[in-house]
Amino acid sequence: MVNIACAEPHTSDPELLERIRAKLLTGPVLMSVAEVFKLLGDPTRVRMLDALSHGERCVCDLAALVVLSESAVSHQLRLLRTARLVRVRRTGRLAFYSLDDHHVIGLLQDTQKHVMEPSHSKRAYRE
Amino acid sequence: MVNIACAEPHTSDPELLERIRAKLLTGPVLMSVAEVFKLLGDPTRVRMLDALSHGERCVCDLAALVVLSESAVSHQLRLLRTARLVRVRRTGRLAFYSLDDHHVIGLLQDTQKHVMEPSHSKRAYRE
DNA sequence: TTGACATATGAGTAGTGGCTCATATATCAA
DNA sequence: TTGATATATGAGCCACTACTCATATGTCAA
Repeated sequence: MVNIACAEPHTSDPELLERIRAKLLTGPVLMSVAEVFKLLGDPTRVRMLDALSHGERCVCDLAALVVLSESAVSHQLRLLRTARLVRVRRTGRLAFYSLDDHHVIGLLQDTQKHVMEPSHSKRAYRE
Repeated sequence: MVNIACAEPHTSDPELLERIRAKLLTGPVLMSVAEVFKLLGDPTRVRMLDALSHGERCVCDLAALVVLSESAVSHQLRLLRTARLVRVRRTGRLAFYSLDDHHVIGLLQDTQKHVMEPSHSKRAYRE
């Protein structure tokens, strides 16, 4: 057990660090930002949101689209609903889900473009 | 155990679903997109990347900025390095990390703006 | 060389996450 | 009402994750 040094940062100006720290994301905003990204950080949910970008779908069709059980889809929809990324419209026994936050589609498209850039081809996304 | 219905989607035109499915993200691109978001889906890493957006930092200073042990920071840096979101420059016993993928800062800023919009104030980010 | 330091990393652990299964609720048709 | 259907959800399971602790590696100063 070592590593007790560096308590006093030495490499840079402590005041510079203090100025930077003052600018960093903190509190609820930080948590919300991370929360949105966490929801986008799962292939199943990415596929669900991707599917919903083509229009509203009932749970049944959505499950067929992403090839997953309706139960699993329903569980994920609850998370997305709680975070207000999707919304429900109920008619009879059907529940039609649609995007409630179209901003996330922008994020998905941006990142998709970025990930498909040639500079990324050396990267991890091999089969 | 029920829910064996819906195998044949009935609500919509099956051909429509097929056409949509053909457009959905799949395979390595899907996985890479989710991977990037997963890395952004943690408050600690968001803070680290946020800090690095102000310039390169050694592990020691970075740990001081995000108020975390150097070991924890080093572990997280390895993940970010593997995904090529950050890069290292070593001089002597110091390791200076900097952003390797400035695109993620755009994502962070976009999402931060979005999360701070009034339409979001009814949302989850309470203390 | 020796010891202090900066960083990296394996092992271990507590907590989380995404699924399945079973079941509950609600709607519709007969 | 009864049974079939569409969705929602709690419980439980396994995999994963973010940390701590201990240790390893490499650098610098004395």
